[in-house]
Amino acid sequence: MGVITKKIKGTEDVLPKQSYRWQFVENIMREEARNFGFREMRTPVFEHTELFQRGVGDTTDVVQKEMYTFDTKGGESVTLRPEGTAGAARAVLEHALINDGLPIKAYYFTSCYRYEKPQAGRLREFHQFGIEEYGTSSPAADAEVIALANSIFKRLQIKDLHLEINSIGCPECRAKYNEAIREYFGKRVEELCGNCKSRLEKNPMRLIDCKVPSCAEIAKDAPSILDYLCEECENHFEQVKKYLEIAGIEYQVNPTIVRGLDYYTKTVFEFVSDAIGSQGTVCGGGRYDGLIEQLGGQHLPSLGYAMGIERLLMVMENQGIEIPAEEPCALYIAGLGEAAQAKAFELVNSVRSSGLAAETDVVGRGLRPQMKYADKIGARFSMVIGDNELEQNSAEVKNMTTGEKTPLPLDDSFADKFAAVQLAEKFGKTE
RNA sequence: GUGGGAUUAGCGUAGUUGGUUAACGCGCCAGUUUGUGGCACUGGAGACCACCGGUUCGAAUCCGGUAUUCCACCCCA
Repeated sequence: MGVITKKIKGTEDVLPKQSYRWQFVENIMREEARNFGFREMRTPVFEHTELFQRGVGDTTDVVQKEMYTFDTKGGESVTLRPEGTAGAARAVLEHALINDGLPIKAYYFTSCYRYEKPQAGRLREFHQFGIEEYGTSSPAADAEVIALANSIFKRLQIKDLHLEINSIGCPECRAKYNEAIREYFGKRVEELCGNCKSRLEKNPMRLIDCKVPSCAEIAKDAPSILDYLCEECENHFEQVKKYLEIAGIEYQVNPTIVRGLDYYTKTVFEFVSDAIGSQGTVCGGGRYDGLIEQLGGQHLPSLGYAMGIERLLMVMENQGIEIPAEEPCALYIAGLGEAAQAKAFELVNSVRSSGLAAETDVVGRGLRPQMKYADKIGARFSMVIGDNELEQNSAEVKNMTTGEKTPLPLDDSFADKFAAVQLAEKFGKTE
């Protein structure tokens, strides 16, 4: 197969027979978001490259080596969004949404792009559902946002997800903590893996969750961020935990959770599943009090998270969670001969206008293949029209599961009368 | 970016010391029934055996490279 019929590495097609799975989870996310007072926001797939450099952070892996960046014909550098928060924050600033009142509560569905090496649960184009809440520093907001994720997972019936939370403090606490880490590991540099040696400089907090056994051994007794939180941060974290308890949400404090994007402060959290391999984080986020300021706005404490839709679907698939199938076709009309086909076409359209799904042949097939098709698409009812029916101006609708037949007139009342027949069937009317 | 496994019709597979038209199941299209689906039977379409190159009289089969995919590291949703 040549390149033109081959999808790009790390991308996926969602085919007609599986799109209902996406729609199912998306609908639940929309409903729950609405219940929590969030409204949808849509922003462009690409933004000025500087937005991500500033927002996500120049030193992060995502910005340094994973962005799809290119120059436009006009000579400006644009980037396909690698995540959703920066664009949302930009829109909040650009449209001065702060004037609509606080907090600003928005959700989004986005496709995101990262040039990574694909593996289970990691794609180059992937989809996120995300939540953004701007203009609140209250711990209640942290808990609210987590509660929303929690109720989505509940409604999706996902099992064995655990919530891990941590606080990485404000920039002041973090600076002190990084210092402590450097000092602790600095004494044993020679024993660290190559990766950790460079982490010592670039991203000291990463040292504490290295999986190389020798490093993990050293990290075991390393100082914990939780001992370096300032009073305000510590108090905030305590309150978040309290609110989670009020909401009845179980969590584990995991001091090794470190977010890879620069904008995070204080609360960070992940919902993790062990059903889909090593990329088990199905939802990750936290607070980013400095982000809006970082982008040139005023101080506007904020928070949010993103869930990976592909990963969620994988978890559901692996856990055998059933997703309700789409409503099948209500009526298939088979036509025999040109005049009958035309009539079938007309009737099918009137049924559709009445709000029910109906189909007829558009391929030019014989009767038997048409009936097979009706069966294959799971049509609830079928009907055959030929010269006889046209003459009598009446035809029999057949219930495809019971075989029961009901005569209906082929006039203007057809759609209404058919609707009555299918309603009676749907609600189990016996007589 | 680093490592390991895989790659034969739309899907799932067979092809085990290299040898004529690459096999099977499901699916698809149609016929058996010239006006009725599911079952059954019959037939049909569909594969340059991932790609490129090498060894050989001869390669799906052996060797090398590339691509894609899966898994792990890294990182993250």
